[in-house]
Amino acid sequence: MNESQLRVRFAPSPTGYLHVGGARTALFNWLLARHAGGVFILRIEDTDRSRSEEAMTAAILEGMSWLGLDWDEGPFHQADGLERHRADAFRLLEAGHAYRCFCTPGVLEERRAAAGTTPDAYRYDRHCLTAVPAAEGERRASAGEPHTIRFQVPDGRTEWQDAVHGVIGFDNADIEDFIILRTDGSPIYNLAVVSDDVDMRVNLVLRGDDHISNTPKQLMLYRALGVEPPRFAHVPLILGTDGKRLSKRHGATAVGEYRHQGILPEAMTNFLALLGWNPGTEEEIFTVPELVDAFSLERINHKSAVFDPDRLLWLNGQHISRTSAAQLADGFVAQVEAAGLANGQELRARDQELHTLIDLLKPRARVLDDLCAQAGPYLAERVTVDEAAAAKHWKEPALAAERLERLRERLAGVEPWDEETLEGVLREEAEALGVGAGKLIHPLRLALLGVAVSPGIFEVLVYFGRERTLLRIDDAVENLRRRAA
RNA sequence: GCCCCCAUCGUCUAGUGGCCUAGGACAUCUGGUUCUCAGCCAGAAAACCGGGGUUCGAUUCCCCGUGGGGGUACCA
Repeated sequence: MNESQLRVRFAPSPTGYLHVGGARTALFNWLLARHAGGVFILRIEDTDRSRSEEAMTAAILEGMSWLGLDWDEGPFHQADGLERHRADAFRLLEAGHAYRCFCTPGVLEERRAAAGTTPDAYRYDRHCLTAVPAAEGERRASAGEPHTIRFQVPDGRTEWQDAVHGVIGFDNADIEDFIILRTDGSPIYNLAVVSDDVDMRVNLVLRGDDHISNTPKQLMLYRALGVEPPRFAHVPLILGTDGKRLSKRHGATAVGEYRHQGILPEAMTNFLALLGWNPGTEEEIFTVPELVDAFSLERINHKSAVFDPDRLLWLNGQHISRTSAAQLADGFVAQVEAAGLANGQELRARDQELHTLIDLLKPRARVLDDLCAQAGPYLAERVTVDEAAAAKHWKEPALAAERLERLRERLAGVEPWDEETLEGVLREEAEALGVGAGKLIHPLRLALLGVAVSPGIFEVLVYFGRERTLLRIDDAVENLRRRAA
């Protein structure tokens, strides 16, 4: 066992989904662990049992798995450490670092109100520290009187060298004697975290900036417990486009939602990694292994970052175009099948054709759904003509039919059936007709796909192959004849 | 109120005293490629929050404002 080995953890509370902010914290921890050959621990913070739900943690694990963030130890449940948390609290009590407090919530509330300031300005007045000697506290406690245990904040100042911010310090006078054990005997977050991090030998705590003000409390706990504290690294929060803390009203905040929007996990990790961190080079597109290699604590920013969905979409498009058709095929087939556009079995059987289709659609896709959304005309047995497009490109049905028939004759015999040859033939034909190539291409596109927008027509011809091309032209000619009549 | 963190184009950011006429990317706009759309290529517009210091010289260091964010619970 190497004691200098990096041990980090991600400790979400079971909220029922993995928030993008949490996902980024998890990613940073994971990246650090993988980069350094360390250990990544997953722990669910469920000390507040009233809010805990086993089912809620499932969504978090699912989100992490989707992102590819695998953990080496855990998932542990903070609630399982209850006895240890309590034991630590009593150690502090016996050592004189904590005391029993018999002030009830009601009394506290009154004092808060009586203080005459805003409720937040109130600090616990240490009533029980002075009014209830330890011996009396023990007696009342064993008599069953309800009480909490408070940590006695020492005088002085608490500072630490934060790995991203540098030195951060608090005057202890600004921190009240906080409760570590509730009336029901359960531990408060700050105690449980310290107790667990000690137990799990975590030596670097990387978490959001919102935990900065918890750090001095935790540091004091470490010291009172006589344990060497870990290093701390606080990463800036993620904000919405309006500069406010990212929340539901900004749109999707759960990684699961992005998954369903057709975002690739690699794009998501790339995006999240670049939110608050940068490699110092001008590279923007990173695979996960590249991130593991390049990531470092030193290059994490101090400033909170705005979550920009446009940038995510762009990155996703980049990742889609870098992903092979073979890798995209499973997801694509599943979507297409779910949409009722084709039989997955048959599609897979002609995998060459399937891959060609995906490659055709890829450059036009920013999210995975774009692939399926465009696929209809290629997979359908018969062409459904978009009337708006017909109004434009089949304006004179008789003429269009005539031209398509001529073209059909040429295509029937052209050899080889490749883009270059096909383009040559079509352009010759247009010239012979004395019209621009577009006058042939647009009606042909309509014949093949029924829509006015598609990849380059010659790529489409190659995808369909001669037989299906001729069939579709025949159908179109028939359609046009009806329109002409 | 008090404490803490932060401050470069609309957004993500580079920049650690002179190389900055402040660089890249997203988004926006304009051209080009072309059979449409997307893409791609080229270009444009766009920023150092304000005031004091320190210094020969500040985007960069210090202080004060201002602004934003976080915290201030028997939540995590």
